[in-house]
Amino acid sequence: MSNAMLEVRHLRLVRAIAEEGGATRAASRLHLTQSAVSHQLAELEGRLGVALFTRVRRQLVLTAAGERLVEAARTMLGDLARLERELHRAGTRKREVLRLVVECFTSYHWLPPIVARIADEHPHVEVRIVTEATREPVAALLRGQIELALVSSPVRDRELVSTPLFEDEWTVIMAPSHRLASRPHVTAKELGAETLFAHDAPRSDVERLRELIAAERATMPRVVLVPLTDALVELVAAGLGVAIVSRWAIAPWERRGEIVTRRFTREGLAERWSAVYRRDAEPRLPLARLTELLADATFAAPSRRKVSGGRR
DNA sequence: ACAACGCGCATACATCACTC
DNA sequence: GAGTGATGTATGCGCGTTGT
Repeated sequence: MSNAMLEVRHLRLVRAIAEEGGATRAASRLHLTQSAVSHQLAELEGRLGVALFTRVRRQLVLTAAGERLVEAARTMLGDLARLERELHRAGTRKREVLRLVVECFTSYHWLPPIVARIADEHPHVEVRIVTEATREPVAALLRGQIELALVSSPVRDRELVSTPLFEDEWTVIMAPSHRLASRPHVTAKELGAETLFAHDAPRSDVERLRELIAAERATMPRVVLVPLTDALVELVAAGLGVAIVSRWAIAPWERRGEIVTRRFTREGLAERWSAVYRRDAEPRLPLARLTELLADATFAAPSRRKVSGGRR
């Protein structure tokens, strides 16, 4: 079958006989019978045309050729074992997966470059975005469905650790030609006369807004729910209404001048984004590095700044 | 279907330790 | 020194697996 004279099994055989001091013990080490070992050895010596052992008394004693072969067998088998471990390690490490979710309905325009960087710097980690968990990132974390969540709402849970990423702003967006675009900020009263597009999400932006407007004793605008950020922004850009969203989520449209952002109320609505993971299952990926990349990616956009400090 | 292969079983043969 | 049992290697033969 094999036209090679010397095979790996022969290396193991000769080494085992030499180290065990006989064919019988070598056989038990190799999980063979003495007969099989003897056959194999005879066959090998026949193929090579040289005696590897001399049969002196009831013993198998290495010849010079045998010594040479055992020495080579040790280094080769050692190399093989090392290679196997290395390949196995590489094979299993490849399967390290970091499942990630972001608590907003953005088009994730900022994420691909970061994922590419991580893949480049940490080839053993595969970052996977789990969009299904967007609506309930904390629940998904606690259920072990994801390893990392990027959230803007505060997280208070004993089992979770939250690392601040950057400050953002909950901001009113509108078409550049919109009548409110000339104002430095938008008041609750002014908003009441508008059509407001909002995400169709359980973490209800609408509820938060309702509270804010009630506090100002203003009327609630007409709300139209939209499932996707892209659609929502396009509706706003077309001048059909306004929306209140996390500013970094709509950065590309703002940069292209398709929409403008205005502060809601004189003080504005600050929002802090954090990376959250389970206390008992910190992602194997260097989280600090991911945080750094995220902060850098968002830092480039206006009115956003890194949050200094570590975990809370 | 056939051939090659690797193995195990049974056994032959060799040597050693021990006893008488 | 002969006899005996334990221990070790060598080999003929047949079987199951595998590749063609």
